[in-house]
Parts: sequence; structure tokens; C-alpha cells
Amino acid sequence: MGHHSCCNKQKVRRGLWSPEEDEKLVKYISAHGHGCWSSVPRQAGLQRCGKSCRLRWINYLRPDLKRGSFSRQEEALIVELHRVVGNRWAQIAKHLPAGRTDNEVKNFWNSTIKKKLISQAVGSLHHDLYYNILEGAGQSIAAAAGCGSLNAADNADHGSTRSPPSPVHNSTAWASFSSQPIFLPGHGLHGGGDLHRYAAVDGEFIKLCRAADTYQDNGGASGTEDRCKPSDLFAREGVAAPSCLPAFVVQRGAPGAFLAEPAMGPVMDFMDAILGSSSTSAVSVSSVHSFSANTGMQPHWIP
DNA sequence: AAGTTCCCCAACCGCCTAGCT
DNA sequence: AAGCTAGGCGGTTGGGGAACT
Repeated sequence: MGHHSCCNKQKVRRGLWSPEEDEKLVKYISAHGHGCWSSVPRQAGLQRCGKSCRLRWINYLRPDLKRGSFSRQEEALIVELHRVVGNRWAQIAKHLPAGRTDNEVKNFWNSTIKKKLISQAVGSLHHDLYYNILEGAGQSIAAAAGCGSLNAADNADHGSTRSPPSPVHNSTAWASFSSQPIFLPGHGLHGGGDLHRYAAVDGEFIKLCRAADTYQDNGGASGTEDRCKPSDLFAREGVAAPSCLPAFVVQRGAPGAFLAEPAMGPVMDFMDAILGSSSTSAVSVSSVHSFSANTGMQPHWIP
């Protein structure tokens, strides 16, 4: 994919807009309206593509924009709206009182709200929050699959008041949950492969990692590993499976066999995971093991 | 004071969809 | 129905100012 088609027809400027360019765009749109954006740069005498003009107008030059920092009320509303609609920034912006753009809301979320919610969540870590984090991982995946969304506000807001949502959480597999770091692979559709997440939880250190499809699912036949999909897990518990939940990997073979798999892909750390956005730092299976080595705590795999 | 790191946010990129031919 | 174009949107990048060493 190259640039937008309107950008290929002429030599266009990129990068920050100069005051002169702003003035030209404002003058033109004030006088004529934008009409077809692809013709705006030519008519306004700008060496920009129409898409760039549109973005500049919508995000910066529009007279009805509200500039400046977000109020507490706006922040609270954004958190609440995000809880409902997830990363649909345009939807959130539309529901704010006035003059905020999707880009502005997105930037504010990523730079400010996210950090506040993370610090709140980490500061109040406890057993119930683990459940929320896990639900979060599932819902983030659900969001990726178009099944709904999750956000940190959910974690922060519900905290200890939320009870474990299903019998799965009462199984023996979860009994030692709060006492050991847990590397919890999630499951989600990602192209033709699977998307895995790992949560390492020990009260101080939390990390959810998203990895490319690194596992060859051999069905357990050779004993190296197996997968337990959500439907299987819930069937075992005798309850109906929700539409979207993490799947769990059971490592049944020697660690060496596991480590021989290709390196995992990009990491999704705790912050990004519970907020449904990816990070680009890298992690590998070996980093999971080095965490274990550094802390002296053994990872275990949820059956 | 100079160098380095952090991080905000404007702008770009790539994908999706609607509308038109 | 298929192909093309423009608009819209969310994810991501990187310039540059602020903070830190």
C-alpha cells in the first residue's frame, strides 16, 4: 500500500503545517466550504494531499474546536464511554460536550488516562483483580474479534466488589493463582493463526504478552503440549461457554521442547493488554523463563 | 551548559466502507 | 458484479519541547 490515491497525482508536502498553509486552508474553506477534499489543495493553492487537508481542518483548524486541557468531567466521561464502546475514539468524541476530536481523545487516553488507571490498578492489586485482569485479556481479544471490548476502568472500577464470574474460577487449577506467577496464554483469531497472551502475576509484576502463533498444536499426541480451548474448558466445568474467552495451553512435555519453538512475537504488556492496545517491545519464551530465574518463582501452566 | 531520555501530540499510514460508474 | 475513488477511522510514528542527569 502506498499513499492515498489523491497524494500520488502531485508532489505534496509532508510534516508539520506552516502558519501560511493554515491561513490558506482556513481562507479557502471559510469562503467555499471543503466540498470534495481531493480538490481542496489545488483550489486553495496548497502542496498537500486532500486527506492531509481534511485532517488538518478537522483536528486543528475547525473554528468549533475546543482547545486546551480536558476537564475532570470530560475525563470521567471519556473513561465511562470507553468502558462502553472501547477504542472507538470517534464515537467517544461525538459524545463529549463539544469540540473534541477523535485524535485528541485518543492522545489524551494514551498519554494520561491510561497511566492513571494503571497506577490505580497496580496499587490495589488483589485476588479479585486477577480475575478482572483475566477477564480483561479475554475481552481484549473479544474486542479484536469484534465481540465487545474491555478497558482498564472496568478493572479499576469494579475491584474487589466483583465476584468470580464462573465455576471455572473455582476449579483447582485456579487455587494457587495468587501465590505464583502465572503465564496465561490467551487465544484469539488473528488471521489464520492464533494470538496468544501470557500473564505473569505475582502482585508486583504483571505482564501480559501477545505473541504470534508460536505453537504447533500437535493435539498432545507427542506429549509436548496441548491446547484447551474455552469451549473445552467450560464443557469440563459443565457450564455454557461465553462467546469469547482466553484459551489455555498446557505444557506437558519437557521445557526444552517448548523453547525450541520459534521466538514469540510482539509483547503486549499489562498496560496495553488491559486497554486493548498493542506495544511493540519484544519478548520470548526465554524471557518468561528468565523472569522465573530472576525471581526464583516457578511459572506454571493452567490446565 | 551539554547531553540524554522522556513523552506529548500532530501527522501519517493502512484498512474499511459507501457511493459511484 | 466488479473496479475505482473518497471519506472516515484507529493504530502508529517521530519531531520537538520538557525534564532529567
